[in-house]
Parts: sequence; C-alpha cells; structure tokens
Amino acid sequence: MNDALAWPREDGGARAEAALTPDHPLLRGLNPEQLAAVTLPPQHALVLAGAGSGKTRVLTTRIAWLLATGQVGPGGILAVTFTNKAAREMLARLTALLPLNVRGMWVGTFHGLCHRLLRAHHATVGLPATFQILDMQDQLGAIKRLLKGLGIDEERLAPKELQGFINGAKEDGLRPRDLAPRDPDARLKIELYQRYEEQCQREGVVDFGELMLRSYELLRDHRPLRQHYQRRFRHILVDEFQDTNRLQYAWLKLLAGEVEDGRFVPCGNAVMAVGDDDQSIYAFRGARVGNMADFVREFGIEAPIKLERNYRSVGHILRAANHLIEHNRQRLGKSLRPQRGEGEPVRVIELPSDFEEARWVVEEIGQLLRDGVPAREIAVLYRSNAQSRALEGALFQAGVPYRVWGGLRFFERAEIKHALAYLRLLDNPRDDTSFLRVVNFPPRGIGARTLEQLQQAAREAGCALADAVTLVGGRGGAALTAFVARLDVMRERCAGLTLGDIVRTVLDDSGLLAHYRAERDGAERIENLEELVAAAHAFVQQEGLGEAAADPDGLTVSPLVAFLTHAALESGDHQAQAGQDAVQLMTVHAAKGLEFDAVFITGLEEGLFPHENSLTAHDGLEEERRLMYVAITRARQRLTLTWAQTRMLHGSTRYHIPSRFLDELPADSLQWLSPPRGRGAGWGVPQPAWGRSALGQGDDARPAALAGLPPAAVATPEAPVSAAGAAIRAGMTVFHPKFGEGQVLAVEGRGADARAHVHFRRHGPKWLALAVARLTPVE
DNA sequence: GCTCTAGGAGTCTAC
DNA sequence: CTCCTAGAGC
Repeated sequence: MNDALAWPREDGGARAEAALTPDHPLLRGLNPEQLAAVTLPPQHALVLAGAGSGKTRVLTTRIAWLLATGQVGPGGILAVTFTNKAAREMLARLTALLPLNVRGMWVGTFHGLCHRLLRAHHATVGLPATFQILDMQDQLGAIKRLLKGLGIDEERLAPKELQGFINGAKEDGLRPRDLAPRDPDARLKIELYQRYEEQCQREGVVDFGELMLRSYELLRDHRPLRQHYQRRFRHILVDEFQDTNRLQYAWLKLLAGEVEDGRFVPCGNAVMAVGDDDQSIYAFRGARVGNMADFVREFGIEAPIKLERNYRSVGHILRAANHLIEHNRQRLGKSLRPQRGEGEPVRVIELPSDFEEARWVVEEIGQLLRDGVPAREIAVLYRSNAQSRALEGALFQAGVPYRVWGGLRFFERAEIKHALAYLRLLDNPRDDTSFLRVVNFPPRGIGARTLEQLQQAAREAGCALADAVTLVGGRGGAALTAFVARLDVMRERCAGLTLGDIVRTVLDDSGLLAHYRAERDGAERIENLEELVAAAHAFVQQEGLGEAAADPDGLTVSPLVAFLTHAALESGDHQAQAGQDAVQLMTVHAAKGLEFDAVFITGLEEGLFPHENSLTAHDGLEEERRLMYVAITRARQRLTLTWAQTRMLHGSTRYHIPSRFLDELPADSLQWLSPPRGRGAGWGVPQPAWGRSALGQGDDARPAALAGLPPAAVATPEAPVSAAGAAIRAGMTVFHPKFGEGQVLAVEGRGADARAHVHFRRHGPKWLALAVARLTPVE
C-alpha cells in the first residue's frame, strides 16, 4: 500500500539532483533543521516549530523547493492554514520566491478548501448550486427561529447552548444519529440538532461546521472521488496543526490514506504537519492537541523535526517563555534557543488600578516613541477585549495614534449584513434567515404578528417563507406580497449587470440607502455601504471575474455567489486604518503569529489571566499558560508585564491578586519596577506603595514614569467586611460554615454590594455576597 | 405596528 | 459597563 514510488514523477530525476545543492538560491540562509524540513524527500513529517523559529519561511520555501525541483506541479500541492491572513501571506511569499503561476495550487483555510470541494460537487452532496454560508450570527438567528417555531422557551434551552452543542458535535464529526441520548435534556438537543439540519437543508444554507463535515462525508462516502484527490494532492502541508479539531484531522486522513480493519494505512502522498503544541490556544473551539501525537503514531513519524532556534526575541524574553511553559505537564518537549543577545530583562510592575495601569503604559509608550521606536512596533496585549477601554482612553488623552484589533469587522456590521441579505435573496429566495433579516428593514409595516402568521403558513405548507406570502391575508399579507414583488423586480433589474452594479442597484432598490440617509447618525453606515460597492468592484478586478469565477479546476461560480462566499468566509479586516503608523492594541488570541519590538502584557491578575472561567474547564489552566507563552513570545526587544490591584469589570470595581504566571517566570530574567509581591500577600496591607522598592530605597527608587503620579493614586483601598465581621481581601484563605476552606480569588463591589470570588477546596469556585456570607479568615 | 425604556445577561474567538 | 431583548405605551 505504501507505494510512494508507484506514481510517475513529473520531473526528470537529473534536474532534481542538480538542484539539490545547498547553494541553491532558495536554500540560502537556512539553518540545518530548516534545511532538513525544506528538502525532506516525499514522506510524512511533523515539524515542531517553536515561536519565532521561521515556521512560515520553512513552509513556503518547502513548497517553492518542491516546485522548483520539479518534484510536483502546482496542481499537486494542497496547503491548509487556519486564517485567511496566513493563507494570503503564504501565497504572497511564494510568488516572491518563484516567478510562478499559483493558480493551480490549493492554498487556503480548512473551511475555504471545503467550500471549494462542496461547490465542485454540490449535486453529489445534495446542495443547491447557489448554497450560502451562515456565519455564527446567522446560525444563532436560525436556531432562535427554530426554537420559536417549535414553541420551545428560550428559558428551557438557551439558543447559545444549542448552538454550542451542534457545533461541538460537528467538530467531532457527529451527526444526530451518532449521538446517544443519555438523559431527557440530551435527547431534546439531539432532536433539535436534527430539526436544525432539516431547516438548513430546506433553506439551502450551511454553517461553518457543516462545510467541514459535509465535505468530509463527501470524501468518505465516494471512493473514486477520494482516490482522485488522493492521487492529485501528492504534497499536503498543514500549518498550525496543533489547532486542528477531530474532524479536520479525520478529513486530512481521508486525503492521505485508507482505514483498513480499523487501522490507518497511508496511500503514498506526503503530509507535512507544522505546529507547536505550546501555542495551542483554541481548545475551547474544538482544537485537539492530541492530534499531534495521533499523527506521529498513525503516519509513522520516526522523529519530528524540531525548530528551536529563535530569531525573534532576546535571551531574557526567551528564558521567561521557556521557564513558564515548563510548568505545563502535557508537552511534546521543546525549548527555544536564543540566536540574539541577552537583551534587557523582562520588566514587571504593579499598579493600583486599571486606570493607572493604562496611564503608566501610555507614559512608557511615549518614552519609546521619543526613543525612535515606530508606533506600529509597539503592542499592548490583554486577555479580554473589555480591557481595551481604559487603554484607549489613556492613549487618546495623550494623543498617541493607536489601532484596536478585534471588535466588529466589516462584513459583520448590521448595515452590511442587511445589504448582503438582499443580495443572497437574489440567488436564493428560500434563504429564510436572510428573508427575515430584511423583510421589514427598512420598516415597511410588516410586524411580528404578520410574520408569525407567515411562518405558521410556511410550516404547514412545507415551503419557504417567500413562497408562503400569498397564504397570509389582510393588510400584512398585502405588505408581504409587495415585498416579494420588490425582490422580483430587483432580481430582474440586476440580471446581466456587473457585480458592482448589482450591489449598487440593491442598495437603491431595497431602500437601505434612503433609510440611512434619513437617519440622524446614518452617515457612517452610508459610508460603509458605499465601501461595499467599492469592495464589489475591487473583488471582480482582483479575482479576474469578468463573467464567472474561474477555479483552478475550471469550476465556475457566478461573481455574486463568489462575493457572498467571500463575505462569509472572510469577515473582512478588523476595522482598518491600515498602513497608518499606530500603536497596536489587541487580545492575546489576536496577537498569535505577530511580532513587535516592544510588547506590554497587561492585566496579569488571577481571575483575568488566567481567566476565571478557564479554571473550571478541563486543562483550562494549561491552555491559559500557553496563551501567556504566546503573549511573551510576541516581543523582540522589550517586554513589560503589568498588573493592577483594582479593575473596573462589568460595572463594578474588583480587587485582584497578581497572576500566578508572574511566579512562574525566572527571577533572574525579571526586573521588578515595583516591589514584588507573592500571591498570598493580598493587598490592603497598609504600607507605602513604593516604600520598599526592589531597586533601591526611598522615593527616588520609584520608576521615572511614576514620578508624575499623585500619591493618592497609589493609596490602598479599604477591604470590604464579611457578615462575620472580618475584612476580606483577595489572596487570603477563608472558612465558610457550609463550604469549608477556600482561597479568595477576588473581591468586587463595595458596601452592601461587595462580593467575593472564593475557590473552595471541596466545592470549587463560588461567588458570595459578603453581607450574607459568614466568612472568616484562616490563620 | 412602531418606538422608547427598563431590566437582564455577558464577558477569550476564526472560519 | 454595554449590548440586546421584551414589554409597555402611543
């Protein structure tokens, strides 16, 4: 079965031999491990690529090498990434390396490639040619509609919970019939999963999980088709392999071999998986690090290639990263080796509040800017998006240009989603999700009552909402009929137009533009809609879609369908003021894959980083630690860690103790700008905040940037008092008559509203109102 | 049927 | 705190 040599090689062997010299231009400057990975003969391989070890370079050079030496043609390459950004970067680097037509290559995200498979074989899997994709928002809407239709109270089952259940099942490759109902609750969810699938099928839409699962089933159930792709893709390369879920790994296995008698037998192509188990931070969405170990076993990997030379960060930063991650038990084992100087130690500082933290960080940024560090080379990272507010405020006040990543993206904006819904209805009037989104937007007198009648009628007739409008009588029915007629007119007017003109026509005919023009603050929305028209024009230019989208395989899709797919699969840039030189603000998740000269990691507090929700999740703490590892390894020259005693969180003030991660860093590589405090110390001990500095004595030891702070800013707040009359502080061990002993993770609120987050030894984490709870400190 | 307001819930996230 | 939804009032 293992017949790698059975397939004819496309190259003359001699040409490949001649090129196999280390001074080939492509190989110049590679270290021995990188060279080994790039020039590996066709076989399965696992590359363990540490942060900053030149992973992307290895991947792209590998592909270029395979092509340049004639080992494979562009059509024989399949390269999978997790984000569109990574896919784009790979293509860009590749075209820079080789004067080459990348058209025939399959490079993209898992979902993008699955989508391509489903478009090519839509009839085989029973989807209409114009099927559209539901994003998470659309999916939630569809689920809410389903629950309402079945008369299931949202109290009984939260739509979000069902959404999580369905997506979780799909990530594991499970259909409703594969699930065993363990209890009535599970039975209901499985039943609803089934109903949801029927609804999607009826409406001609697929969610993200379905893209993956349906194309998996396509390959699994159609042997000739599977074999066609197995033969075609002689080289399969997977980026960020540690982030693959169960289904994605199973999908890869289908392309790389056959399961015989329960055992996986590779079919002769070569899979190169590149990943870093220490950077696996997406377990919460189904990623399964265990896939790496399974891959080693099932693909017969003898020795993974380890890339451990780090070209990014200075010695102290790398030592901090290595030391921290060694606290994780489940690791394949790997250590980053510095290739640059020692640099300066990692700086740590404690601040009284999130407000002061932001102010201090901004002062430091000011100094960096004065020292000539470009703004775009400075990043402020945080665990959760809510933390950006205080930082934005301080940056704005200081007049420092900044850019916040995350938040609403272009194609997720309400006005854009409205426009897209109209566009989707042009091709697929059965798309009930889109129908409901815009049937009364702009308002045209179609209310909840009418829509209930319509949905009832459609259910009874077993047809789409658009086909049921004639079944509704009265004024509502007339308004509905008028709406559908309007769509029909729109469709006719758009026939034969270019994509850009179609979008323009829809914006005019739907009344969206007129509606926002009349609205007080609709100016920005109109701007966005205009940008959508521009994006449509640009899309046609860029993709070369004169008449229809041409796939490498000659598959054709209408420009409109291609554009709608693009909108669903690439929700667009996080609000760009791209190109502008600005300080970068983002969550640690968003920072993965990026690097900066100077990095601030803020909010290093128990409950925030590690996040309190993670402590109850299985292996949650290890994932938080990997997240911290990712954060640390973003910095090239200078890394600063901050934590604040108090923080405004969901509207009230919370008191925290420093993150355990600070204790897990090597003391030799740290420089405390404020006196270091153990986690057990808590706060509230009356002492001058800077009285005993690690750097020296007296006020002079205060860091320069703090000199401007008023003394009041570092005063210690009073601790709330429990019902038992004891002052309760974060960090202390307490006793509760019912729950026993526990550690106080955080205290929030004041007076009668004060609450404590206590992690009880036997009963786990609980929030207790101090006015009620009889908590007493334990010696 | 539409608009306004009060109350409740959420909080990491890409495709 | 902020976003969303439900329900009351017009």
